[in-house]
Amino acid sequence: MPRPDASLRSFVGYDMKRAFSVIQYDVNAVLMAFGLRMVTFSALVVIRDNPGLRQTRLAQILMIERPNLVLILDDLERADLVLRERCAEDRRAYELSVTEQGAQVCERAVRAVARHDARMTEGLSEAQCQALHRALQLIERKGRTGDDTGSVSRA
Amino acid sequence: MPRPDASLRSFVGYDMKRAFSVIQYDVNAVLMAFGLRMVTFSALVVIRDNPGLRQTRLAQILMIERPNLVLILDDLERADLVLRERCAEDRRAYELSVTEQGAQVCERAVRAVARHDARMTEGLSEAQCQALHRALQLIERKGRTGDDTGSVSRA
DNA sequence: TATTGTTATACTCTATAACTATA
DNA sequence: TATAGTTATAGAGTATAACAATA
Repeated sequence: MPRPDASLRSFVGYDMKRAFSVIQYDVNAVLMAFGLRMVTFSALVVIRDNPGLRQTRLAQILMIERPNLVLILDDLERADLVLRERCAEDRRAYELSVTEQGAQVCERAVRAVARHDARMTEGLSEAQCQALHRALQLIERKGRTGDDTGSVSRA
Repeated sequence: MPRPDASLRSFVGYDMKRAFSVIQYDVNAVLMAFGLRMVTFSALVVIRDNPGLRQTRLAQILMIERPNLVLILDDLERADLVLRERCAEDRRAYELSVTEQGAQVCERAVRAVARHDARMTEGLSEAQCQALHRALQLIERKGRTGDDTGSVSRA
C-alpha cells in the first residue's frame, strides 16, 4: 500500500476534511490581516451584497444558529464594519448593513481571498476548477433538508 | 444575484466548508450505528492497515495532535476494538493493533461508509468522481509543510 | 401565542505546556 | 538530553433552552 491511509483515500469525506483543514488554516491566516475570521468574512460579504438583511435570515443563509451569529455580529460591529439598525416596520428586528469602512475592508479581503484561492487551485484548468465547485455543490445538495429557496430583500 | 451568498460561491473554501459539514453530519450518523465517530473510524482503519503502528506515527498520518489521539484510542480500547501493547524494543511506546472484533467492525463500517459515499457522489461519473479526489488531494498538498513521506512498518 | 434577538450553557474539536517513564 | 505517551487546560466552533421586547 503506497500510503498508510490509502483505504481512507477512497472516501470523499476524508479527502475533503484534509483539504478543508489546509484551506481553513491558510484563509484564516490571510484574513487575520483584516481582523477577520472565515465566519466574520462570510457574514461581511453577505451583508454587503444584501443590505437591510435581518439576522435570522443571515443565519439561514450561512447555515449557522442564531445565537452564534450574535457574537459574530458583535465582532463586526465592534470593528466598525457592520451596522445593526432597528427595523422601522418590525421593531424586534435589526437591518444589517456595512459601513463605509466595512465596504472597503470587504473589497480588499475578497481580493486577498480570491488571490489565495487562485494559488490553491493552481494546477487545475478553468474547467477542472468549475467541475470542483459543481461537485461540491452537488454534495451539499444531497444533504439538504433545506429551505434555502427564499429570496432576500435588497435595498 | 441568484443566491444571497453568490459572491462566496466563487471560493472553494466556502463550497468545501458547506459540502463537508453535510458529509460530516451524514457520515457520523452512519458511524453511530457502530459506536464510531469520524476520527475513531479513521484511526481504526489506519491501525487495521498498519499493525504495530505507534501513536506518534498515527497522529502524523491523521494530522492530529498526540494529546488528542490519546482520548480517541481510549475510546477504541474501551470498545474492545483496538489494543495498545508495550513495544519490546522501546518500552516507552505502544504497538497498536485491532482486535478480532475491531477487524469485523472496521470491515462493516468501511462498507457502510462506502455505500454512503456512493450516495453522496451519485450523479457524478466515475471520471468526475476521480477528478474530485484528485482536486482535493492537490489542494491538500498546496498547504503541506509536511513530512508525510515516511513509510510505516507492517507486521 | 409566535417571533427577533439575546443570554447562558454545554459539548465537541483542536492546540499547547508540562508531566512520567523510558531511552 | 531527548522521545513516547499522557494530563491538564484553554480556545474555537457549534448546538439547545430560556428570556425580554415586540408582533
